[in-house]
Amino acid sequence: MFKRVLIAEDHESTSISVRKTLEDFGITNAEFTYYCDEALMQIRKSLHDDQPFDLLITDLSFEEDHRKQQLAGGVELIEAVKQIHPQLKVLVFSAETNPAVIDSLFKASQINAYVRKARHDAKDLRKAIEYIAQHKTYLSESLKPAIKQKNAFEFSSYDVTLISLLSQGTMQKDIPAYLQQHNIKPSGLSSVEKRLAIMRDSLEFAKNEQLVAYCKDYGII
Amino acid sequence: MFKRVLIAEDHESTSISVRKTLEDFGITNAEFTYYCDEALMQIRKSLHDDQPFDLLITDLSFEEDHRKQQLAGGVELIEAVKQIHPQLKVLVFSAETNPAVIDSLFKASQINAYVRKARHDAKDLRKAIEYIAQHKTYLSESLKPAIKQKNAFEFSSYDVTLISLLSQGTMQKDIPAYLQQHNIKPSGLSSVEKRLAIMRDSLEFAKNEQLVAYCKDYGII
DNA sequence: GCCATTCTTACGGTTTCCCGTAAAGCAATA
DNA sequence: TATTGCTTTACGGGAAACCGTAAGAATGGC
Repeated sequence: MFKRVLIAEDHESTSISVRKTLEDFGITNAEFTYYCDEALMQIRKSLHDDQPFDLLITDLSFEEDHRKQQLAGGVELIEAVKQIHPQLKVLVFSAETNPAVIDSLFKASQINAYVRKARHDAKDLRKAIEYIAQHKTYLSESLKPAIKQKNAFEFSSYDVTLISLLSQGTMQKDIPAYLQQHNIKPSGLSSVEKRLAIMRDSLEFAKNEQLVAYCKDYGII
Repeated sequence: MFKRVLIAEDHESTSISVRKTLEDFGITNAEFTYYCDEALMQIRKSLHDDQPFDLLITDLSFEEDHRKQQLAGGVELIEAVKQIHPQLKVLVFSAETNPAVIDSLFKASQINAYVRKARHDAKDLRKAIEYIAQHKTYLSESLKPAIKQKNAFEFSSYDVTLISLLSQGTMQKDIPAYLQQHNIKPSGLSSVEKRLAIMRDSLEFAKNEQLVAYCKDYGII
């Protein structure tokens, strides 16, 4: 089992509960922090002291407060940590459900487990820790079907730009000007219209308002 | 201090942490459930057994799963509970930040405390429990400025209906038919257009897409 | 009952958006 | 260079949304 565990989680109540779960594994010395930057510092220090952590449990979204942070959230934290301590096992404990985001965590960020904050998340967390200890990866059961569901439209950064502009009140006829100003191609009005039509079609939507609602729901914009 | 406490919270990890906080007050027999319907049942039973609860700690949003529920969420639970047990103190523990929603909880639903899930929520929760025990109300510090801010526009249920329809892909020209079918007045297309124009104007928006994005952000739809 | 006020609806003109088609641009290949 | 295939743009007709105005219905006070 793990010897040194670090918890990066801004919600005190959740942090407490994670520590309690670790205690069930006999891990009573888990360290914790409410800030990403501090988490990175502690990991840096642990390497320097030659007593490296062997498990990081982190949330994805950290709320801003008076303390200015370099790292915006869990994803950035994981990226930074992987640079200095690639062997460290990472378990993400978050409410995020967007399959694209979770998929990228495993693929791009090379995390070892993802546990979704949900009804039986404490049991789930326990299971995930057991899996990681055996050098296996873990993904909450409830998400496995979602992650498979490849039919969800893959929004390119171009798509996200378009929908963001709409959600900010830019009129379609004014979008070409914006795109040219930002050197984004294609910039023709027809291309914009066509791209929006493709998005609507593939999601079987009738109106752009639906696209905006959908992207808000899934945190795409 | 409280003798019988019920926790309605669908996230196991959060529920565990709330129980731990209660233990700090010497409350070791707190009951808990992951479902709204079950919470109502337990309160009903406690009245029947003449051993009523004196504190309910509840979340607002409960995720759906295989178990079909009558009560959609915390608000509905509180409404139902107040019917059968008006003296029961209610503490809401949620991540919701929309001032309009929280305001209505205190005013319409007559709750006694609102604790926001955030960085120091465990301490916050402790403070709230102390306040309620002294028959005072409590609101997380971080929300007090927000709640004052009488946010820009008061969305009526009519407004919410319109924006929901748009976000679901209903075309404006088809909205009058829907409104008539559901006996919602006014139902004229002009009234719909006018109402949308008023919303856009008062929020200084140019497009309906912005309304949808705004309402999604603030959990209005 | 009558009038005044407000709310609701109907209607037309204008703008914006939608969508199909065709032309223009561009890159790779022979 | 010419050909081919793909992407991007231009254009135009038609649908939807927007907006002002005015007629009609409902409400409340006198």
